[in-house]
Amino acid sequence: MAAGPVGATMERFIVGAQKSTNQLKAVLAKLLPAAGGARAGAGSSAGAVDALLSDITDSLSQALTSLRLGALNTQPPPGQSSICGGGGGRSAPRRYGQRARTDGECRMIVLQNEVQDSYTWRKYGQKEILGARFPRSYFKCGRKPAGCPARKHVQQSDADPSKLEITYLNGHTCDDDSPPPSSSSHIVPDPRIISSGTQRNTAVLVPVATTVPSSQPCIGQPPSPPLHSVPDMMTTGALLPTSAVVPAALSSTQYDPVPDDTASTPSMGEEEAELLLFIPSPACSQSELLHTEVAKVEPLGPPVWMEHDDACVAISDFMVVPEV
DNA sequence: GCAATTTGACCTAT
DNA sequence: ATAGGTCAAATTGC
Repeated sequence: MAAGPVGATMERFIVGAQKSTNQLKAVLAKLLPAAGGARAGAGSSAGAVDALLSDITDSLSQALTSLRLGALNTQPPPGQSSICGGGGGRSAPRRYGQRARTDGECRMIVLQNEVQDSYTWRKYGQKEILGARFPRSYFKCGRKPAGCPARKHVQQSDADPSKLEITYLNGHTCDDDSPPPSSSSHIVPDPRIISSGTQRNTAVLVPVATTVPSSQPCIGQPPSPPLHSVPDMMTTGALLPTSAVVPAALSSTQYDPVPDDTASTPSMGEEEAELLLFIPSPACSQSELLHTEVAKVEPLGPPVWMEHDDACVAISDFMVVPEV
């Protein structure tokens, strides 16, 4: 789940800090009711508390995201060795070892997505891309029998390291007789397909908010000016229609954000459009994120539509009530 | 021994 | 010539 034992330890600390912050927030919400909402007055003490808590939770969330995304970058900075170890390589210095395995020593940060996809992926390459801060990883379908032409390229976004840009190439031929099992108990569906071609789909994975492609009309209403930004939300999450993505640390061979490649263009079917997704705000701890399917949510109001990265984003405040 | 990953080398397109 | 994409040897965990 993290880049090595040290990363796992750091992650636990961060998650613990997030939980403590949430608890503090709950306590303060009782003492200072106005602090419990993002609409608190900017100049009030409650507003200041609100802002500080948001900063803390936001920073913790980003730290956690960065820590986990660090596992994706096995390429060490010049002069440094990789946390994940050297791995393979024909003529590389003989520092092989500590490969990423399912025991969580070195894993990619990708998506919690088990809705429609049971594909497995095998990494076959990594390349430094000109002008990009992060290397691009190359994966091919790992299903057996081999021969499935499906591939994907994973690139961590320069602009926002918390995002992964995944390009899908070719459709799966391995699932003709074994459609991916659906998992109704999981909330997170496929990543958004921002652009598409005959053979290439690019999904930009947005961990905090759910985006609807700009080419798609916002459901129910046109985009409205943001009433509040995502980081300012004092709620614990958002309910969103249509597809969304949530980051989670999964084994590179277990995760899979790949949509059904049989459709090169994303379809907004009725079933898909009715999906309500839980996208935790930075105030949410990772443990909450990973178990949202068993948590109860209490909506606090109608969704708010806003634009984000040329996409229409719906934000709806609600409180998460952990299931006992 | 098999499976999975890493990464330098090689191939191809521009 | 250069950059992106893929191959495959090398290595380790299970």
